[in-house]
Amino acid sequence: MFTLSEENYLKAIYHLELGNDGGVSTNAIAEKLATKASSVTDMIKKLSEKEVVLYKKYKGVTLTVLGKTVAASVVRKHRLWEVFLVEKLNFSWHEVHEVAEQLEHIKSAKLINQLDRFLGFPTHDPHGDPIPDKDGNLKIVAKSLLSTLSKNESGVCIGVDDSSSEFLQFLDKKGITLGKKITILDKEDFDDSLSILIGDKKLSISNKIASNLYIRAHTGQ
Amino acid sequence: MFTLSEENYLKAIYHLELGNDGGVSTNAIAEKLATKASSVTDMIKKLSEKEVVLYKKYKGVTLTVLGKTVAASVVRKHRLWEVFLVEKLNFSWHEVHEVAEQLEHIKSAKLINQLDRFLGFPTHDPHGDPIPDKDGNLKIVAKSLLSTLSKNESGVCIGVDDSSSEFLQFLDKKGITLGKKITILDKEDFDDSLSILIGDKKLSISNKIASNLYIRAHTGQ
DNA sequence: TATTATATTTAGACAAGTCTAAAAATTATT
DNA sequence: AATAATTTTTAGACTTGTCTAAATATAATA
Repeated sequence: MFTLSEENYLKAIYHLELGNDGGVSTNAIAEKLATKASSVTDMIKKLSEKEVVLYKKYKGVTLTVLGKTVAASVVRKHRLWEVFLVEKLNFSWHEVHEVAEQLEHIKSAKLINQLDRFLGFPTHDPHGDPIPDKDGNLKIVAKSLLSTLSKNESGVCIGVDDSSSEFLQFLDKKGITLGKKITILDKEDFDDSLSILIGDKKLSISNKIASNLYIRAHTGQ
Repeated sequence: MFTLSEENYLKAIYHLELGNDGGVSTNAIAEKLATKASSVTDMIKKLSEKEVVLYKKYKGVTLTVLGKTVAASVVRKHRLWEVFLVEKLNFSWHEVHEVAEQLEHIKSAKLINQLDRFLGFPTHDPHGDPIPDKDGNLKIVAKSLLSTLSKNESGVCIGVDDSSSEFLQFLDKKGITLGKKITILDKEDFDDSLSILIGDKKLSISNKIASNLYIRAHTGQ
């Protein structure tokens, strides 16, 4: 069994590994968890003893198969709870993270299996991130950043890269939600801003915004 | 804000106060929380500093108004989650306590208010215990132990005193559930066992069982 | 390669919550 | 009322997870 703190470290390493291949650095973990490098070293030793990470001094850290399973289960719980909050309790997508951070640590296999069923076995959370299955596997859907599409290309908005509350509330204000079709009407060379068509509305968005929106791309039309 | 441990102490004192009037003893708290008296003394000092309990050395402890509010909110969360688990996730009433012990510590006003609405503002948990409202008040329904009814009296089963998993599973086996009408057919002087009619079934139950079942009594019939 | 900069680890300290064992206060009993 | 039994508190220790500051290792640069 793992403590709340151990679970948070495993989750952080899990997310960092998805970005980097190879070992995750002490400092990267410290930054992600808003803690100090020395604390990370301490915890890594404990996790190494518990055989959920591989650790060589000064060489960074990697999850073992067991570690990956534990981390994926925490992520699974986090994302299922997020779906619950949005679908059943009328939370907005920018309100769910904080609460899910707490709920993800509740220990009960039956709870999470029944929750999964109750929600209709969802595959993605409210931000478009995939929900790991019981075995920790996740279906990766091919996706591109909106900023990589060319003029006249279009696709369906299926996720966000930055899921900060601020960004999500900005999207709400602009009427940009998951599932909507977006078409690039024009690209501005000067600042890489985009003119897009979303639903029946024309919008101008900065490159920063476009670099945080994922599109299931399908060329043409 | 209160820690998990502080919340558990407040809840324990809250429950103990409902039984006893007057101060709650250190040992009583220790027993309820399966901890040592010395630990209780330590924690009581902390709670006293935080002004949620009144404490005089060797004289036991009482909740302040603030303390009662905090405790009631934890109990409210516990019981709402129990309803959720039974009504929405198909848990049996004997399976919910453990999980609710964890869920009761999740901090989010919106979560609990929305959960309350989602469940249709229930007034009682799956064991028949009242759910405190937002202000910590609870509606006490007059109830009697089944063992206090006389021959030919009847009433509706509305709660259990002992809500241990073993007892609840025993009731399941016998088909005794909340909401069912029970009539005393006969009382045995020798061992105080009862012959009862529940639904259309005749059962013989021991006095121990009858002393753990609550009835909303209405004489006659 | 020598030196500087950065990253990581170690050593020692601290707070929260718990424990054991001993001391002190209260309550019960003769 | 004196003594015994029980309850409660204190003192000191331990674990978990964290921190700061110093030491060491690795990487970058001249």
